Amino acid sequence: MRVRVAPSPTGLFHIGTARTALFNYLLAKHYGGAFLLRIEDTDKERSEKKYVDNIIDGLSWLSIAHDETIVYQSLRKNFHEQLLVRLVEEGKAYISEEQAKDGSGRIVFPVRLKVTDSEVVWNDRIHGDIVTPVKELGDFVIARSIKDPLYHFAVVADDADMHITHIVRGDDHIANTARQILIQQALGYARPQYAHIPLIHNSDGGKMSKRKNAIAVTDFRDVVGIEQEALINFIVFMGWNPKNDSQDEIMDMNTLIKLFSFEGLQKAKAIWNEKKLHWFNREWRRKKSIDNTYRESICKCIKDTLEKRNFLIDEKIISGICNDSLERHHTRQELESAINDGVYDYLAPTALDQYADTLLFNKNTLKKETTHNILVHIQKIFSSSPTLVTLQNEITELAKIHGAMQVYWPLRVALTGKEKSMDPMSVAEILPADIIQVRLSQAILLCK
RNA sequence: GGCCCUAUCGUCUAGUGGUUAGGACAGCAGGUUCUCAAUCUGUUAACCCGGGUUCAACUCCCGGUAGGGUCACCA
Repeated sequence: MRVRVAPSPTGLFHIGTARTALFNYLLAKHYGGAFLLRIEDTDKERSEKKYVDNIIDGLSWLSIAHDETIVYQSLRKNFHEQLLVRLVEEGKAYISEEQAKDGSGRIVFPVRLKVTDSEVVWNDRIHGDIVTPVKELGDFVIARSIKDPLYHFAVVADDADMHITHIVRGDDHIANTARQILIQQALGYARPQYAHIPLIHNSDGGKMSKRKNAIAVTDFRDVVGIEQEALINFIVFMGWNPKNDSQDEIMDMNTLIKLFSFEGLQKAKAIWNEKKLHWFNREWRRKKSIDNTYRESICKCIKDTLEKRNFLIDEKIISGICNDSLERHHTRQELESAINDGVYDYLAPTALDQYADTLLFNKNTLKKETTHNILVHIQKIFSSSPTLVTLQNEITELAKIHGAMQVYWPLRVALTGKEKSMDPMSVAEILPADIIQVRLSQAILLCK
């Protein structure tokens, strides 16, 4: 089996193209074939080098590795011209002389294919037999000139030349297939097996568009902060399923390669579901949290984001935020927003300039006087520079006597000044001892 | 408009003539917890419509309907 993906570099690497690439890659690896990459850059006007780079970047980030060398379609003009000439010589195509359609009135010489069939029938791996009437097509244009082939011609020529056996692409190409088969027959090439997979749509039911969605693969990485494993995992389940219940939905590439097959491919379109993507991402963030390299990258991100807010940087704080984020946030973007919104500001090793005084007692079970005594007690515990274990034991002891709510709530509010935060023991672990003392004193003052 | 493709909970899907129509995400309720988050448990929710075929249709056939795709000297 030899498959390929053939993006054209006219924009950033699209998530839909990535999905098609993934399916092809998985098929090739599952059935033991080759997965090739061909850049369709015949449109000189719209193709740009930076987009080629972006495609390669995205593919490698997703670890969808192509076999053999990349084929650039624009470099194959001579090959295409030879074929075109041959077709004309054989009388299967002809050079027609006509007025340009741009209204300029100039005379052009496009190459047209002679169409004699009335319909084309082929068997699609996913849709079964498809019959396309081909009469109205007429003798359609296959090249702007004998030197300048059009998409349909180049695709057929290159797929055959690259010995592609299975063409797996979006079902927006179903209508194109008939004319490509016609060209194929004229050229005398064998017909590959076709499989047209459904496209991804957004919640409006329309195509994924820049307007409503992030659609560039590299944006998921650079802007949203999605892990490549999560994107793969999410994308693969849109239009495919393992036909295997009681399976964990979290799957890595090797598992996917093992399970992937034509049989699980879907016929109907799939609609993009951001929440599920984010769920996959949180699962993968957790899964990767045991990996040191991954933790370091998160810590780096936390550090950079904190620096922008003139936050005093401390390794303990960074690692504390990292732990909290890995549990809490779905994406790196969520983490960054939290930091920027000041969610973690109470971890700065400075005194809290503002205290929500009512917060200390906002649970109606809390008594002002008891709270005062408890905080004084806690302060005493802290002043003996206890180890974390001792601290935990002493606080637990205190909680047994007075009730957890009467101890943990005031302690947490005293340390953070916030209604919502991470738990007080984690905060106590992160903050410097002298700051803890200052904050406890502040809180005790409010209990008077 | 012509041609083509598609149709199970809000979303991704399982299901191949007889099922209490199953799972996941989201939602809701409750447990746990010092708060939030997390976690656990429970739960709401679907076969597009109409005809056939059949003892029996979500499943097969036909016809609608709806959505999507495509009708370039773009790819």
